[in-house]
Amino acid sequence: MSQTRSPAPAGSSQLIRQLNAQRVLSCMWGREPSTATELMHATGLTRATILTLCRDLTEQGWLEVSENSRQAGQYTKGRPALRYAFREDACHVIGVDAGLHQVTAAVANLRGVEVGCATRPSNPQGSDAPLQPAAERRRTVLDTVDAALGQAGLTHADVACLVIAVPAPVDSDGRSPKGLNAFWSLMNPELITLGAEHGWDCAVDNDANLAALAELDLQSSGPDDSFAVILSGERLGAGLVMDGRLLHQARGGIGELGMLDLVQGVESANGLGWWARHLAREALSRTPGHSGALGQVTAEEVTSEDVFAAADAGDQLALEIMDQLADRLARICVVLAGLLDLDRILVSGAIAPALTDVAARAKEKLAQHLYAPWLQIEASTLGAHAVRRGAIRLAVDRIKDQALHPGPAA
Amino acid sequence: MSQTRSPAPAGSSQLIRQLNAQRVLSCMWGREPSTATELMHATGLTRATILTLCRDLTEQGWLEVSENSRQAGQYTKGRPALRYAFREDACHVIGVDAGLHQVTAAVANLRGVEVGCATRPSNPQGSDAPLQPAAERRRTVLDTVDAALGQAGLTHADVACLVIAVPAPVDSDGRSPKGLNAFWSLMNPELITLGAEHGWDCAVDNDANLAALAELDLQSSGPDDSFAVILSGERLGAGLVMDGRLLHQARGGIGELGMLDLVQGVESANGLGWWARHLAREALSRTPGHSGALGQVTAEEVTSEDVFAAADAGDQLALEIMDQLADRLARICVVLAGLLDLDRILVSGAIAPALTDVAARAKEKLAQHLYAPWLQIEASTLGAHAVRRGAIRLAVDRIKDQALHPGPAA
DNA sequence: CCGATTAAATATAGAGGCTTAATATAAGCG
DNA sequence: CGCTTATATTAAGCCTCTATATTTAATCGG
Repeated sequence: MSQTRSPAPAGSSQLIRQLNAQRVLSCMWGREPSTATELMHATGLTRATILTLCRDLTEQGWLEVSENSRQAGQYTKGRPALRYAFREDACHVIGVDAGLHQVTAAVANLRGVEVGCATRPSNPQGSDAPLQPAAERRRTVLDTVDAALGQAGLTHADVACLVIAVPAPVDSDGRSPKGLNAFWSLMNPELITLGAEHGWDCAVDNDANLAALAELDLQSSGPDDSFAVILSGERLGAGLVMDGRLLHQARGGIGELGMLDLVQGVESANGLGWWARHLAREALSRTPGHSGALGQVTAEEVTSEDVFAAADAGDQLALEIMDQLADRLARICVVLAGLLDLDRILVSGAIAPALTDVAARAKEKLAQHLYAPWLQIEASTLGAHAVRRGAIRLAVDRIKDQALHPGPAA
Repeated sequence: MSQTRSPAPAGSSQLIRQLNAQRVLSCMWGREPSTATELMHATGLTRATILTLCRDLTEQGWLEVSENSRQAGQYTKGRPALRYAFREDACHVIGVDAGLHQVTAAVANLRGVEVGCATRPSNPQGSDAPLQPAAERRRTVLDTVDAALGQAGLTHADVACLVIAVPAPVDSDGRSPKGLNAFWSLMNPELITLGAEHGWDCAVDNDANLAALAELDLQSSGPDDSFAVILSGERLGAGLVMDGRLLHQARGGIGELGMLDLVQGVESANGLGWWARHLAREALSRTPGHSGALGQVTAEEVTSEDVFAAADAGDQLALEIMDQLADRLARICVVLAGLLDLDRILVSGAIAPALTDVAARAKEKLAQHLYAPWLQIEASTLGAHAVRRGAIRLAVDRIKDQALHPGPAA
């Protein structure tokens, strides 16, 4: 009788080889070159094992021997050790921030360092102008990607993975809800299929989720911390990291903040940028002859940037608006941190740099509603780059996960 | 030079043995007896391997050979297969629901089946009476545990793990915040130390979290679903399961619902039982001569049970109150499901059986605030047992995790 | 009652992986 | 040039899994 066996052709002893190879590669990924002795301490494996693993990984294209064997070393006696270096250019990835008004694409190496970047306008700024049709938006994304590749001096064949961030919920297949909300479909017109054109691995995800991944990459605190990233431009979106893991659901609706309609003092999921403009317009039409810095613009033309600039200049009206923004933010933080017991909340997005004081003020106001002295509320230092950085991070992670199952592009 | 090695004494080849043993034990845990052939298909391992693993596990006390080798089998020809059975009585666990007013302890075998149960009153019902001091509450818990053991006919030595559920946030060390809230300290007066008295493994956790674990055990849907369990007696608490994993934080504050203060139409974290009583009292004092079923009790004496019974009897006043409860519940669900994109929300706790209609009504009202037709809102079938069942489940899980690292109590 | 059939358990051989320990190599140093 | 030092390589041994052959324990039919 034949012994039926599961489809695993690996003799189940090779599994441990895979496992150890993964451990070694993890130790070296994106790090400085290492000697076998260093890896022995890091992994607990023997020298003989480490060296064979490194040889294998070198053959597969993930590592290379760096010549400066002893220059970097701290010792001077004995036979110089081989130094294996992570090949950060074994292949490249592309991260795209496909925002409402502009698309930014960056090419990065496996360390996540950008080697090329390009931006193209997408939809016009006027809020009543029609949105780009699906085909046009797809072309915009591809054009931006090609421009970034050109700047990096790389070709399609050098790329292994493409990740696209969109301002819409995205399910686990990379699709956004259809019909329900035309905006979402137009933001993500089946972008997941773009990767197939060049044979790239491809993923699409929500912009706030990816911004959260980018913050996770910074390792500002321990690996177990939990935080939310609030992406706050015109609309609000949140990405949630719990215990160092990005929360994700099959439907992709996590972090949608429509429920803020029900929260007192917030009453909408409009972003802080939207509110800044809205409150300024309202205030300016109430007091037409405002003499401060904010009085330089008309109620119809005022933008959030005007408000932030006026607040910087000490304009009283603008400062009051900032205080109202802080109040809104504080209440949002109460909901998120109260329910999820977060360690910190980061405000991200293009307007983040202008919100440092608002975040600090929100932290003060928080105590009115919630006892959470440990909670940090801060403006992200990544600002407008957060989403794109997160896309790159996810792309690199995907390559890392795929490593050692097939070989790399080399 | 000596080859320094990590503290792993296992020759790194034994690791795969451990791994396979775990897989086999997982396949058998709490299940019907299996033959080697069945395990071969389940694990993908060879017969020879399976049999040696089963022998090992039998020696360690986790499995035993069941005699009915062929009776249960579907075949009648050939040599009869050995049948290995999971030893559900290799050791026992205790789950305790240490509620505000009463403490319930249950002894269960490794399948989670209760073999003994006992209940003791804890704090008096009057809301203004002083709470039990710490030492007294600790003694109550121990007494209840001993009573349950007695009923099961087991001794302290038969127990491997004790899990206690308390109505307070609990951090990863099993402690509740001190000082901040005297109630919490009195609910959880260092109960984590009780296990040490008999050398049992011990854990303390929040009651809503454990109720969520209990629901997870039921496997009502796939292993990847996400849901919240709302424990709703006097106060509200929630346990959150995302992607089949119970969310947990170092501080233990997850699922605290104090932030509902800010939600329109909810405005407090008081439970549905509290609101039923409160609304009834208010209504009865507004219309003193109410003629329906609810009119049988005075405004001062009315309880939530009275309201539920009157609603069942068709009392108009009670039905209006139920509708208000549904409205509150719907809004809570909007916040939880809107933010976390949940698949379902379960209302649990002792009053759950009375809330079937309220849950259904809440589901209808939900659509006013949130598009989520996939969301199920239901009353838990576990009702008053949910917390205790969850404690047992966690205890069994802990034993399962510890398995194969030390040997069992056998 | 005995042989044929069947399916499972056991025994044996082989391959792959890791560790250990011995051996070889590549420097620096006096 | 030989000694010292630290590393790389190699060979031996052990463990675990698979694969195949052999043995065992039952049913069934004559």
